[in-house]
Amino acid sequence: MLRVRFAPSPTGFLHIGSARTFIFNWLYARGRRGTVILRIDDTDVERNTQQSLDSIFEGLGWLDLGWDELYRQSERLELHRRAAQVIFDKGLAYRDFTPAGSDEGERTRGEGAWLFNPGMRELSREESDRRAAAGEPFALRFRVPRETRPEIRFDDGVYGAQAKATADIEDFALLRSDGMPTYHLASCADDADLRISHIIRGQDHLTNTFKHVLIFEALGAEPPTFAHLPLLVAPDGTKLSKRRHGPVVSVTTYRDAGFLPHAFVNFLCLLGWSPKDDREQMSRQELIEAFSFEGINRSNAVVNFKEDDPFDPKAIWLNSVHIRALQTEELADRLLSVFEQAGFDACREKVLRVVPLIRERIRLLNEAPAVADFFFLRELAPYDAAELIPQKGDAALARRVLERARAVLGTAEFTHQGLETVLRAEAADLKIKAGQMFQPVRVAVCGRKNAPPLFETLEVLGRETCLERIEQAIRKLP
RNA sequence: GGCGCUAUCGUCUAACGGUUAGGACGGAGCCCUCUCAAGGCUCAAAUACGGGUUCGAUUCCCGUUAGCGCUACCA
Repeated sequence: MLRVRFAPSPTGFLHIGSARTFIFNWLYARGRRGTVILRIDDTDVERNTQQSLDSIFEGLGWLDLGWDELYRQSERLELHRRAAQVIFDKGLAYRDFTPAGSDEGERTRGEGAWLFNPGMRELSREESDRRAAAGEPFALRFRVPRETRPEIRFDDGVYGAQAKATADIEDFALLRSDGMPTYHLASCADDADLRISHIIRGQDHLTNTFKHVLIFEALGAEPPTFAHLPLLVAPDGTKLSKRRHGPVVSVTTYRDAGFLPHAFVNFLCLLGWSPKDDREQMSRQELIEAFSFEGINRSNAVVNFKEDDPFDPKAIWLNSVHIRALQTEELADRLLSVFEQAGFDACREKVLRVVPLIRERIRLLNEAPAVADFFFLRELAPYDAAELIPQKGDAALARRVLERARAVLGTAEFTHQGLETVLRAEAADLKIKAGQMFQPVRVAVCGRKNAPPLFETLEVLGRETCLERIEQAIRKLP
């Protein structure tokens, strides 16, 4: 039974690195009929916030992946304390009465003294019990078996065989002096209890894993399979953080900028993992089928953003590819709400007709209002009359072109074919290039030079609007 | 400082001893074309450094350098 978990701690918004970890867990499980568990690691009561929790669910919901089981560590404290008790009863942990936050001067003295607090490790059970009974606060520390075992090993799904000398592993805390479990204990106790079979997480936990193996063993549980992921870093090589890098590390920033969740997931997958066959654009199903630990890299991946350009160019490109691949109906549905937010009077009917004209002209959903405004606005945004003047022409030519267009559009069949035929005929008649004929009309009707192809645009706009705007344009001319 | 991990174009990556070191994004140019896109084609661009092993190293080993991570009663 394959079971994976994603265990964010609610101390900030959902980070894109965390999102990628979740995605890889999800992909691994979905491709192998496994179970995805979401566990909120909220044992650090000082730093947890409801706002952060909301942000995590918001981000996860947007990714559109889902999970099968949900737990909160704060509701499982009894389990953690029982686990601590089990380890203590086996003599594999000891009470450390050193006051929290103290300098622990003695620990810094001598070779390897940082590994543990000598006085406390050797405290007799009787004295330890007596001081505990007297109400003296203590932290519970794991007694790393340096005398009996030279090293701890495990096989990582990504990094291969790993070993670390017990002489280099410190006596880490299991319980804080307030009785709360530490991350190491809570995490392992839960992983064991929830029967997690594969732990897929960031590489920042690679060296912690030796401690975790020790805890699993102390609990009498078989350690799961571990697979560590290379980290996502900023262009300067440092790890992504809100303080240094701002909102670019937050998942909701991408949502708000108009990324498609499937494109965003696709992009994140390509950071630190490769299908190894040059595919870039991949559907969710393709990702599920292609994902395996073998494709995961071991070096950190840079998210290539800049201050003036907050998104990785490849993410934007991938988004445009996904936009173009979307069914017209689905893209229309998504853009409908974008247009509504922009204050446009848009209906699905109209958006459905506009989508084919703008789909390959937007990279982000949010670019649509700026590209398609003239389809929805009653009144065109003000533009410079000089724009109406065609290449190698003057205002007089613009006027002639527009007057001809006005005349001809009054009766022309409003279809691509019909419009093209009459407008080209007029250009020939005026002995000017087609482009010189089309540009004044385009600007008159769209309010700018750069716009979708003319005939389709006129068709969608309709005869009435076109004539009205051409009329206005003629009046603008000197 | 100690321990661990990593190192291919600017960026994401492919090549698991033998390739003109491949693809993509971004950049430059050309083509297509009613503008803008999209699309097609072309170009520039990389094996961190030094030693080995080998007939032959991007690939294996060692060292150097650099980066990252852990070294909390944070997670």
